[in-house]
Amino acid sequence: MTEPVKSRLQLKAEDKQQRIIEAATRLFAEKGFHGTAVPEVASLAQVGAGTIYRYFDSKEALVNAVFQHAKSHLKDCLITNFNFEASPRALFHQFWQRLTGFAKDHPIEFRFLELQDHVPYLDQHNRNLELEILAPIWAFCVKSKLEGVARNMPAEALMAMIWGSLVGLMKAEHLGYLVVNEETLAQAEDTCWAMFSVA
Amino acid sequence: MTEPVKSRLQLKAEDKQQRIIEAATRLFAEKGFHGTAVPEVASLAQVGAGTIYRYFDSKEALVNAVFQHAKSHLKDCLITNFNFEASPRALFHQFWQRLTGFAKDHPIEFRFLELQDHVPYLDQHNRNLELEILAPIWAFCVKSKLEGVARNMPAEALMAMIWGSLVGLMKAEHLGYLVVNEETLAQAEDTCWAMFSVA
Amino acid sequence: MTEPVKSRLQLKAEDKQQRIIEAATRLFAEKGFHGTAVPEVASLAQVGAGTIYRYFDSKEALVNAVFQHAKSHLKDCLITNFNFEASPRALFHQFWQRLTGFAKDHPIEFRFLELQDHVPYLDQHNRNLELEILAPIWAFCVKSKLEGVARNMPAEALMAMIWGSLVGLMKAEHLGYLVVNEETLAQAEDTCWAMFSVA
Amino acid sequence: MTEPVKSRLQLKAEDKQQRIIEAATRLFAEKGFHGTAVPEVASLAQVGAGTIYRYFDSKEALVNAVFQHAKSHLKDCLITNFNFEASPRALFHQFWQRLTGFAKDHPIEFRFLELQDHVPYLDQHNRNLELEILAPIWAFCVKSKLEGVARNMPAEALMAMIWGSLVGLMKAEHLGYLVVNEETLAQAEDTCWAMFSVA
DNA sequence: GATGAATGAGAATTCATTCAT
DNA sequence: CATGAATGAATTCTCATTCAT
Repeated sequence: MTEPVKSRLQLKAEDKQQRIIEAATRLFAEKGFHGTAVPEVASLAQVGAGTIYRYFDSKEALVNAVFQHAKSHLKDCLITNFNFEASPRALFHQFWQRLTGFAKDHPIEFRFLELQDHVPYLDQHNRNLELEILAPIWAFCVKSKLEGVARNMPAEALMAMIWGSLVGLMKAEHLGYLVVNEETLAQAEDTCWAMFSVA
Repeated sequence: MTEPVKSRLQLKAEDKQQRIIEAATRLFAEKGFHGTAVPEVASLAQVGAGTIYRYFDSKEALVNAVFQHAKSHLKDCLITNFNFEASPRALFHQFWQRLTGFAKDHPIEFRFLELQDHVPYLDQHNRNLELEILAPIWAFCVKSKLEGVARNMPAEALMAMIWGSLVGLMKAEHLGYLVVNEETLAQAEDTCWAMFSVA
Repeated sequence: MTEPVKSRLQLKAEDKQQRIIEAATRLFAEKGFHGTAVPEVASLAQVGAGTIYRYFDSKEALVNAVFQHAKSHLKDCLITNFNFEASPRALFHQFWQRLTGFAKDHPIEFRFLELQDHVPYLDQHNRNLELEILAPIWAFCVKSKLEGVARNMPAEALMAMIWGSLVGLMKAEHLGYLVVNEETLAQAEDTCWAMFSVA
Repeated sequence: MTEPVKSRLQLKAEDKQQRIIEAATRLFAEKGFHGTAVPEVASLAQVGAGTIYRYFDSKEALVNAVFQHAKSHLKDCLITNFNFEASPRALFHQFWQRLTGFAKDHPIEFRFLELQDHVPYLDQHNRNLELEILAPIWAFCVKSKLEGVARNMPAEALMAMIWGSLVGLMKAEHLGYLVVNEETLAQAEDTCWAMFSVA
C-alpha cells in the first residue's frame, strides 16, 4: 500500500489542482455553476486565472472534476470497509453514521452534490460513479424487503426519500431554521428507520 | 370577493406579465437563474425583450416575482380552506394530499422552488411568504407533539425531513430513477406518517 | 430592375453591416485576420463590439463574409457585361482594364484578397465563388491556345503568372518601391500581353 | 574559409537556435505571425518555451530573425558566385535558375517571404538586406534597358512583375491549381524573358 | 405601450512572457 | 543553461439592459 514516489513538482501540481477543486466546490455549492466566474475560483484557489486551464480543459471539465471528486469522496465514506454481515438495523445504523458523517464533515461537498441536478453537464464517467454508489444500497433495500424487514415500496423510492430527508435537514440548517447536533441526528436516524422498516 | 373591473388593456397587460412569469419559471427551473438569459425568457413568453423591463425592474426582480408567484401558489394549495379541526392523521392526510397535489399538478413550480436555495436574491417579501406557509404547519406539529401524537423532535427538523422526502421523490422521478404514480404516493404518505407519528 | 422596397430599419441594418464589412476588410488587409481584434473592427465601423455578433456568428464568419464581398465585387468588375466576341488582343485589353480598374479603385479589397491564402477559414461558398471567376478566364486562355494565339503552357500557369504580375506591381507600390500610374499600367499591359501571346 | 573553432556547447546552442528558426519559419509560413503561438514553435523545435527567450528577446525579434535568415538564404542563392559577365539572356537564365532553385528547394522560406508584407515588424537591418538583394538585379535591369535589350519600363516595375509571376506560380501550386515541374518552369522562364526583353 | 436592435461590461479562454527549479 | 508551469493582459464572445422607432 505504499504510495508511488512523486517528484516535488508533481506534488506541487497536485496541490494546486487540489486547491482549484476545493475552491470550485465551495463556490459552485454557494452560487451555482453559472453563478461562479472562473477568475473567482482562481482567486480563491490562489492561482492565476490561466492556471485553471492548465489543469482543466474548460469550466465544464472543471465542474465534472469537482463532481467526480465529491462523489468519489462520498463513495469512499459510504462503501469502504462496510460490513454487510450485520443485522438490518445495525446495517442501517452503519449506513446512517457514514452518511451523516459525510454530511457533517464535508458540508460543502454535500451541498454541492445536492445543489441542483447536474445532469446537463455531467459526463458518462460521473453518471457511472453515481450508479456505483447506489447499487449496494439498492441491494440492501431489496434484500431487506424480501426478508420482510423493509417497508413494501420500491427500493428506489425509499432511498430517494431517506436521502431526501437528510438533504432537507441539512438545507434547513444551512438556511438557519434549526441547528443539527448529535441529538437531532440520532432522532433523525430513528425517524428514517421508521421510514425504512415495516411498522 | 368580486374582482375589480379591468379594462381590456389591463387584461392584455396581465396576460403578458403572466406569460413572462410562466416562461421564466420554466426556464429558471430547467437551467437555473444564471443559466437563463433574459431574451430567452422573452422569446418563450412571446414578448419583446424590452417588454420584460416594463413589468420588472431587473432580472433579479423577475426571479423574485417568479418566486413569489410560485410560493403564493403553494400557499394557496396548502392553506386555503384547510380544515384544522380534524384528527391528526386526517390532518396529515389532508396536508399530504395538498402537497403532492401541488407537486404533481405544478411540477415546474415545484422544481423551481427546490432548485437551489434562492436566498442570495430573495427580498424580504418573499422571506415573509415562506414563513406564512410554514407557520400553520409548524403550529400543527407543535400541537401534535404536545398531544403525544408526533415524534419527539424539533418541529423544524420534522418538517424539513418530510418536505425533503417529497422533494427527493420528485427529483428521483425527474432524473428517471423511478415513476411516481398514485400508489407510490400513497405508500409515501404512510412512510411520512411513520416519520411524523410516535411508534 | 427596381430594387425591392425596404423599410428604414432594414436600410439602417444593411448600412451597419456594410460598415462592419468595410472596416473588417480594411483591417484584415492591413494587419491580417489574427492580427485584428474584433473591437478594433467595431470601433472603425462605429458600432458596439457586441453588434458585430448580431450580424456575424463569429470572427470566422465575418472574414468569410468579407471575402465573399470582395470576391463578388471582383467578379462583378471582371465579368459583368464582358464582351467575349472581340479579338484576343481586344479581349485581353478589356480584361486588363477591368482588373487594373478593380485594383486601383478598390485597393483595400485587392490587398485583402491577396493578403495570404485564406484557405484555412474559407467555407465552401467562397471556394465556389473563386471558381466562378476563374472559369471564363480559363476558357478564354484555352481557346486562345487552340487558336495558336496564346503561349503554349498550362492555362492555369499563365493565369497565375499574369495575376501574380499585377499583384507584384501593386505590392511594390504599396511598399513604396514605385508609383503605379496610367503609363506604368499601360506598359504593364504590354508586358503581360507579351507573357500571354506567342512571340 | 575555415570556420572558427566552436566548443561543443556553442554547437549545441547554435543547433537549438537553428531548430527554433526552422520551426518558426514553417509555422509562420503556414499560419502567419499572429496565428502562431510561441509555445507551438517551442514544441516543434523540441525546446522549452522559455528557451526561445534565451535566443530571442521577443516574438517580434524572432520573426525578424526568421526573416533575416530566409532573406540571407535567398541572397546567398541569388548572388553568390553570380557571373555578371555573360550576355543578358544568359544572365537572365542564371538568375531564373537560382530564383526557381530557391523556390523549389526551400518552399517554406519562399512562402514565408511572400506570406504577407512583413513591414510592420521588420527592423532596419532587414530592410537593408532587402536592398542588398535587389540592388544588383536592379543594376542589371537598368543596364539592359540602356543597351536596348530590356523593355522600356521602370526597372522596379519589371522586377516586381517578374518576381510576382513566380510568386503567383508557386502560390497556385500550393493551392492545388497546378503542378509546377521542370517543364513548367522552363516555359515560365521563356514567359518571363518575354516580359523582360523588348519584342 | 411594445419592440428588438444596439450596447458595453463582463464572461470564458488563450498566449507572450517570466522565473523558480 | 534549459525548462515548462504559472501568470495576467488581451482576446473572443455573451447578455442584461436601454432606447429609438
